[in-house]
Amino acid sequence: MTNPVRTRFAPSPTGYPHVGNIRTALFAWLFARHNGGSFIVRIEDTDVARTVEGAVEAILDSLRWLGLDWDEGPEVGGKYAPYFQSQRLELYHEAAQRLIAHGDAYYCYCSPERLKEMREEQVKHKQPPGYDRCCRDLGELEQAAKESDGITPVVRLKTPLEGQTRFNDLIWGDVKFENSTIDDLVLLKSDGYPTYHLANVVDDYEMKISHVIRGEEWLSSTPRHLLLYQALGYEPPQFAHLPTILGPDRAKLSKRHGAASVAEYREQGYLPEALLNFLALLGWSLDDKTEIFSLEELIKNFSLERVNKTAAIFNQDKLSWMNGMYLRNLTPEDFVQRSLPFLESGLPPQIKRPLDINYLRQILPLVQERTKTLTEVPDLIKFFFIEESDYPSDSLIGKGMTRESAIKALESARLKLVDLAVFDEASLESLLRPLAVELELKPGQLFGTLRVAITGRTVAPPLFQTMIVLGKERCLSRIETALARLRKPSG
RNA sequence: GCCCCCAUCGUCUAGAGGCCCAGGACGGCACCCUUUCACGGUGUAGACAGGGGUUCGAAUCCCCUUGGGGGCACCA
Repeated sequence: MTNPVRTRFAPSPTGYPHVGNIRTALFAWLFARHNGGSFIVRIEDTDVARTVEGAVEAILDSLRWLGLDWDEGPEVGGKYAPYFQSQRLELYHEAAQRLIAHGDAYYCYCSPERLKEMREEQVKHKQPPGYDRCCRDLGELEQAAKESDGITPVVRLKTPLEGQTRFNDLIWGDVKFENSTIDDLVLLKSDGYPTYHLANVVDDYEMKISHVIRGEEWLSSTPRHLLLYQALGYEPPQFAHLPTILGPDRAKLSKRHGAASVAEYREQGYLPEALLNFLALLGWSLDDKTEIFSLEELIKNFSLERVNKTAAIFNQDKLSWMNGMYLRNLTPEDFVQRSLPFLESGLPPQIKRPLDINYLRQILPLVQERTKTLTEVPDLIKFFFIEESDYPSDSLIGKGMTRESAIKALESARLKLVDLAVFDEASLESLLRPLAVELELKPGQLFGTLRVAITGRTVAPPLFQTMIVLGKERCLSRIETALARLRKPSG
């Protein structure tokens, strides 16, 4: 009786997906792929009031960007369509009716106000808050009276008053709860929509989900779900609850922690493969040393047995390091292609668009190993397009140098460069290094002055390569600009 | 308040009784490479929350304390 592995990602469109949600999606996806099973996306849009416009698209976009493809779900359909819960309401009503008919559920006429007061009262008396089962044993006459008052009831599960519910979580092991601590949860709301609990159980059953992989926040409602499976006569799936991802303040990661949404990481210049790799390591590990995994390796090695139970703090520094690793491993052409959108939007508008791709192909290899995120690229290469002469002219004067020696250095360099026939690295090397000796400067001093003159910065890619890409004319003109600035005493 | 759960360097983690005076990675620091920065290399500081057991032997098993997380909605 080896059922095919079927996992699902069941987001609710109440906001944009953040890395915590996506980590859950990733693990469910990896588990399905590892076992040759199916990955299903199901939209849990049962909270009409909280639904956010565009959230479904944002969720799907994030999944697509990361390459987490789904076998069934929105846009692709599938055998168990539809994959939006708002389109499956009959199913939930049917289930609720069946439960009522069997005496496993009942109508509750309590008003939200009464429930609220009740809860406040309970908290005040240091009692655990929970429904007091006021309507659990209403007679037909009482029900009829309430109906005629025009109250639309909700449906609640008749939770067993005693006994315990236990299950074996694939990650947490044996978990058990006293039924007496579980109150009668609402299954069907008065607006006709099901609660998460009902919809989730019905759909996971209907869609033949074999493994429910979800966040730890669901662990304590799992017994309720199990009770529901039981009452409905369904064979429950296996459960695996993933540890929480925390923000730097140790609270559950949320919007408050800055860039928590996947879209924002994308905008910040992180590569999907880096984010995926990083996320995979939040709660899972292969061994004591492997850190960088391709998607294939991840699929091949992933297992729930190696998922741990401790909540993890999202460590952006490490993500950035990892992103740098991935960036450096890109082919030069790939790096160009990935940088392009960031350059189009990040480079100053006065630079002609579309950007000269061949020029970029010369420039970008010079900064590839120096970037951690793609958003840094425009600033790193801006000077290749624009002469930035707003640097402090003192920065032309290196350590142990004077204004005069800097002028002399630039002047001599300019003279030598003018006559240089071949403008390549070897020529520059054999021209400028001896020049330093001649000027009684350390190579670093001469190169530093030239670097500022040519790039406008003290930190830049290697000087000779930069000069070659810029070309002789632009180098000479920038040196002249620098000389002019040095000669003007105002600085 | 009640229920459930967790606990190794600042952070992510390896460790399933002796291989551990605890290994790797990010970050920190130092040095090397070097025309700046970065990359790379080398080294270094840095943890088994505390207390009791069990055992010849405990980071690993049990109990308590402490700390932390999650849940307790007509939200998911």
